[in-house]
Amino acid sequence: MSLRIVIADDHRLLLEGLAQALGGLPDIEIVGTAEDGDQLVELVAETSPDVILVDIEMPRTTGIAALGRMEDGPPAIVVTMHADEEHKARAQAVGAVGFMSKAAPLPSLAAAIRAAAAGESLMGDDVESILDDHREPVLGEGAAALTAREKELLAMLASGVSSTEHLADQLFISQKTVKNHLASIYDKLGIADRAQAAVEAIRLGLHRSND
Amino acid sequence: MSLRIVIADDHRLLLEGLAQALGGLPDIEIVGTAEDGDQLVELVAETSPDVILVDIEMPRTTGIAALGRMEDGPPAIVVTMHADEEHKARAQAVGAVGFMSKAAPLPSLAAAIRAAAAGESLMGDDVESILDDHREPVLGEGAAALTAREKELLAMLASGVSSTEHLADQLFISQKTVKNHLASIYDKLGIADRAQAAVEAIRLGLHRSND
DNA sequence: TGGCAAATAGGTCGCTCGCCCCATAGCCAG
DNA sequence: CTGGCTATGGGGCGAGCGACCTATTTGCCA
Repeated sequence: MSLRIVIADDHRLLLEGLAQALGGLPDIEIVGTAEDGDQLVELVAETSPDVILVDIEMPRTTGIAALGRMEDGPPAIVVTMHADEEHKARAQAVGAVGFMSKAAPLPSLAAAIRAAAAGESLMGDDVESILDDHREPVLGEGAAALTAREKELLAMLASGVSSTEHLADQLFISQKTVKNHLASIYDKLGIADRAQAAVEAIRLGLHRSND
Repeated sequence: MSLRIVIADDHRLLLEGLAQALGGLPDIEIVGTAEDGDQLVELVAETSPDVILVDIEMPRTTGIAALGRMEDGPPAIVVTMHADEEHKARAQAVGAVGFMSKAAPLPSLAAAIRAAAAGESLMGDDVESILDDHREPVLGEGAAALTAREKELLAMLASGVSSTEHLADQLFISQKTVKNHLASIYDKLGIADRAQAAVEAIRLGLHRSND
């Protein structure tokens, strides 16, 4: 279902922060993290992720060296502080499909992951347009089938509005329509009640300012 | 209720990753982020946070310079790649109460935030013991009053087990006892049903392997 | 233009849920 | 050793909820 990712970086605050932030996205799952190149090679062999994120500077084996050892491994995105042409060329030489500065915004990294998983290369000139094509999270399975109104309802559930009456009032529709939408949501997500719907809503990222 | 934090770092991946990860903790709330020292000074003036996290290297105004401009601002923790004595001394000189490497693990940063909010200094030698005193998240208000069994029930709700029958089966108690515990939870958290309880459970961090 | 999906709304039925009453056993502090 | 708190259980009541069926209007797409 969701994209299986491993991240390697020796700065644990970045490593754990990214893991948390990316793992929170509905279509991304962190299957492991590494703090040096050796751990990364081992982890990739164990977990066969869909995409790997790797820092260049790491103790013992660098990210570049680790990628060099995994010639036909999963697509790799190099994430580094040193976003210059020289480092980019070195990343490209060892087969990285993406190259991203640590100064980039998080949604761009998420888009890069989706693009890499889809087999696109981010080494060309039109990186921005490729990223733009992958900005939206790919909601899997039944979630994709949710209508806008249903997502709106889920978002309200996720924010703690649970009674039919309050939902109806805040959406300016009758209580019956609320129940109809809920029934449709239960069906599409394969769940049975509002409590499970709230859990799913949060898991799918149907929070504030949804679409 | 929860600790109000601002973070300043020009590496947006770290900035947004940390914001996400720390904001996900039940007792920490991110009220703003800045990408340089000037933004930080402005943001602190606007939001009066409880603790600020600041990087040293930032464009225009560095973290050190920004701290120098906020002599009696909130307690600040300097978070940097350069975890050496020289930088630590400079941080201390401008009034930082904490100094942490970007290679530190996330729970230590969270502990440092709690310690800083409690007025402790992390510049001495016994940093580890002070951090250990603040490892546990401070669950506010009614959440603290929850019993172990009630938290267990909430954790199950958060994982999508919502019916009285399933809850009773998995906890090896009667359905009546499940209802009694739920009623107690509703009372303590000021909520009314399982959907709201699930939302609260997730917000309070009552996920896997709870206590 | 004809059909399909979505959003709106109504009704009925039966089960569950939340709320009130209660009781017993264990445990710890005063 | 008595009072308070927790965990466990029971009964009953009424309201809310989820399941199933039907219907109208709108808008889009073939």
